[in-house]
Amino acid sequence: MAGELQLVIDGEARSVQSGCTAWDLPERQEHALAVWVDGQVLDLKRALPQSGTVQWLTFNDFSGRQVFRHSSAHLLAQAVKRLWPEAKLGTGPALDDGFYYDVALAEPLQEGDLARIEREMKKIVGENLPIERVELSRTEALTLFDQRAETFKRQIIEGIPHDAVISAYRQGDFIDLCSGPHLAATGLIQAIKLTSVSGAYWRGNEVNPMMTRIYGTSFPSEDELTQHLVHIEDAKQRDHRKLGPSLDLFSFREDAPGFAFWHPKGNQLYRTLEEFSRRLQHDRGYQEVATPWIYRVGLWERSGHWDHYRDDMFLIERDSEVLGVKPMNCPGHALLFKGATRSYRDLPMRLAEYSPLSRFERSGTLHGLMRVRGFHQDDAHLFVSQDQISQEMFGVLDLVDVMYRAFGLTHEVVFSTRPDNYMGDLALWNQAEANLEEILRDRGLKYQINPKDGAFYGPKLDIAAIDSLGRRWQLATIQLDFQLPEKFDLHYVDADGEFKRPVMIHRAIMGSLERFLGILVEHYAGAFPLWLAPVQCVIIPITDQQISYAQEIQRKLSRYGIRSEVDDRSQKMGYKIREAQLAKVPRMLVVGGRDQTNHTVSVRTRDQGDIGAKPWPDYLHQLIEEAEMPLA
RNA sequence: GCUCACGUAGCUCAGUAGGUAGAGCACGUCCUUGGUAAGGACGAGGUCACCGGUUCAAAUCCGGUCGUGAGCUCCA
Repeated sequence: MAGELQLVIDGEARSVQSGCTAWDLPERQEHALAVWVDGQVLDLKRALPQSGTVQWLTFNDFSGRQVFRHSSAHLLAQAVKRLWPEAKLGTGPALDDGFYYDVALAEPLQEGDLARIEREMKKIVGENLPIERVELSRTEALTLFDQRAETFKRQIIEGIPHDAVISAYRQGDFIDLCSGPHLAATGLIQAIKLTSVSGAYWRGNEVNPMMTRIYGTSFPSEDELTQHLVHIEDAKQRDHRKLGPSLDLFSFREDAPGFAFWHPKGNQLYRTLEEFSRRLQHDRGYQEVATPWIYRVGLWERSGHWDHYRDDMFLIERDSEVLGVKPMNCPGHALLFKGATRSYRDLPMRLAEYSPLSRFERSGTLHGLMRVRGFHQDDAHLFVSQDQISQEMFGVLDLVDVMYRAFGLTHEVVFSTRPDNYMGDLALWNQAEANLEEILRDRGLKYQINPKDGAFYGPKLDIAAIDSLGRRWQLATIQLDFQLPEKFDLHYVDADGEFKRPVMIHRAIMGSLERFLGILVEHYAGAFPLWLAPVQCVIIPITDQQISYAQEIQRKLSRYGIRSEVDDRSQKMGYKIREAQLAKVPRMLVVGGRDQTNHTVSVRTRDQGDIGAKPWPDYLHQLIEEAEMPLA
C-alpha cells in the first residue's frame, strides 16, 4: 500500500497520498490548531505518518490548548532572545492555564521588563512567522545549540535516548529544541499577558543554578484573555489571606511568622468546627485526651522523629538537656496506651486530640493559614487488633464521608502502597493492602493507586477534597502503622491470655483545622452557612426606641445558642444592613416600632434579602432548627 | 533555605527632581431617630518595617536585618 494512507475523517473513510499533511485536507476545520491521529498529536503541517482516525484539535480541547500555550512559550523565549541575545534558555512548558519559560539572564529583570517582553512578543505575532519542524541528528543538534551557546539545551540533548528522534522548531531567526507539536504560525496567538516572574532551580534541583521563570498566559482572542483575568481577580477576592482579616477572623503579624492571631469571630468559627468534629467522633466511640506538648529528646529518638524530623521541630535547651515541642501526637498517644495493661476488651481504643502542634516549616514555604508553624489537627490514633483493621478503616472512611458532605465538598481517594524501603513483615503488608483495597471496593469508592508511595511503616489512604472552585486539597490521611507499636513495645492481653501487638491507625479528617478553615473561607467566599457563621444574626433596631426590644430578642437567641449581636449605633438602618451584608452575616432581624407593637421581627437573609415580618418567638424556633449542625 | 519583587495611619493607596507626610474607608465626639446596601459636622491617629551609611538635609539614594508575595525546594 505504499504511497497511500487510509484516513477516517468526520466518520468517513478516504485515502490520501502519503506525504500529505492535515493542512492539505479540504476537511480541515477553520479553528484547528493541531491534529490527532490515533493517539498522536501532530503539527498541522507535518506529513501524516500513518493511517488512522483524524480528529481536529482546537483551543477548546485540552491537547489543542497545550499546543497553543507551548507555542506561546516559544514566542516568549524568542522575544527574550531578541531583547537579551546572551540569555540562555532552559525549558518552557505549557501549564493548565498558561505557560512559562525558564531563562538564565545576566541581570535580574526590572520592573517594566515584562511589558517590554510582551510588546516584543506582540511584534512577533504581527510578523506571523511560520513555525517549522526540523529533525536533526544528535551531532547536528549538538553543533546547532553549541553555536548558540545554549548550554542547558546541550544537557537536555545529552539526556535524550540514542534511538529517539531529535527535533527542533524554527520560527524566523529563532530555533528551539522541542518535540512539539506546535501551531502553524505565530500569528494565531492574538492575546498575551505575562503575569509574573520567579526563581526556579534548573531541573528543579536545589544544587543547580537558579534561573528566572517568566509566567504568562495566552488566548486566541482578547475577549477570552479578559475573561480569564476576571476569573483570576475573582479568585483573588476569595483569597483567605484577604477575606480573613477583612471579615475580622484572623491576622498575622511579623512578630510571630507562621502563627495566626485568632480574632473573636475567627475563634468562634474555629471552636464551632472543633465542636462539630468532637460530636461526630464522640458518637463513634472516640475518647478525647490531652497529652503533653513538650517532651524530652529521648522520646523523639525512640519514635524515630529525631532521625527523620529533627530539622522540622522546635527545640528547647534547658538544664543541659534538649526538649522538643511536638509536631505530632502519635508518640504521646502510644505512651498513654502503654500506661496500663490493656485487654483485647479495650480495643479498638480510639484516642482523639485537638491540642497544638508545631513544626518549624522553612520560611519560604509559609502561606497564610494553608502552611503554618503552629496548628491543631482533628487528630486521632486507633489502637486495634489485626482483625479489627477493616472494620475501623471502614468507620474512618464513613466519617470522612459525613464530614465532607456537611461542607459540600466531594472527595477522591489515593491509595499509596508499600515503598521499597518498607519496614516490617511482608505478609502483614500484603494482607493490609488487600484489606484496604477490599474496603475501598466495598464502599464503591473511586480511587487511584500511588504505587510505592506509602509511609515506610504502613500503607496509607490520602483523601483530597474538591472545593467550589474545583480545586483539589489534600486534607485527610489515614495511615496503617505496624512500626510505632513495635518501637514502643505496645501490647494487649488477648482472649487466649497471650500478649499481642496492636496496630495503630493514624488519621486526621479535616487535617489541620487552620488549613481546613482557610479552605472553607475560600470555598464559601466567606459566606458561611448558618450553623458555622461566627455571628448568625444581627439585630437592627430602627430607632433608639427599639433597643430594649432588640436586647430582649438577643437574650432569647443567646439562651438557645444562637450567636447574635445588636447593632445599636446611632446610624440609619440602611447603613447597618449594608455593614451586616458585607460582613456576610446570614440573618438580619430588623425591628422597628411596628415590630415591637405586633411582636414580630422583620427578617432579611443574606442570600434572599427582605423576606418580611415574622411572628416572634416562632421565628426563633425556625432559626434553631436551621442552625443545627449537619451531624447526620 | 534559595531567586526575584514589595514593605507609607487599623485597611486600600497617593507622595512630582532628596527639603522633617496626604486622601478615602474604619475609629472617637456631637448633631441626626431614619422601614431594607453608605445622613452630617468636627476630631484623633504615622520614628514612612527595623538597623546602619551617604548628604547641610533621606519615606525618597546605598548596605544589612526582619516580614510579606510569586515561585523553586521541602512536606511522616
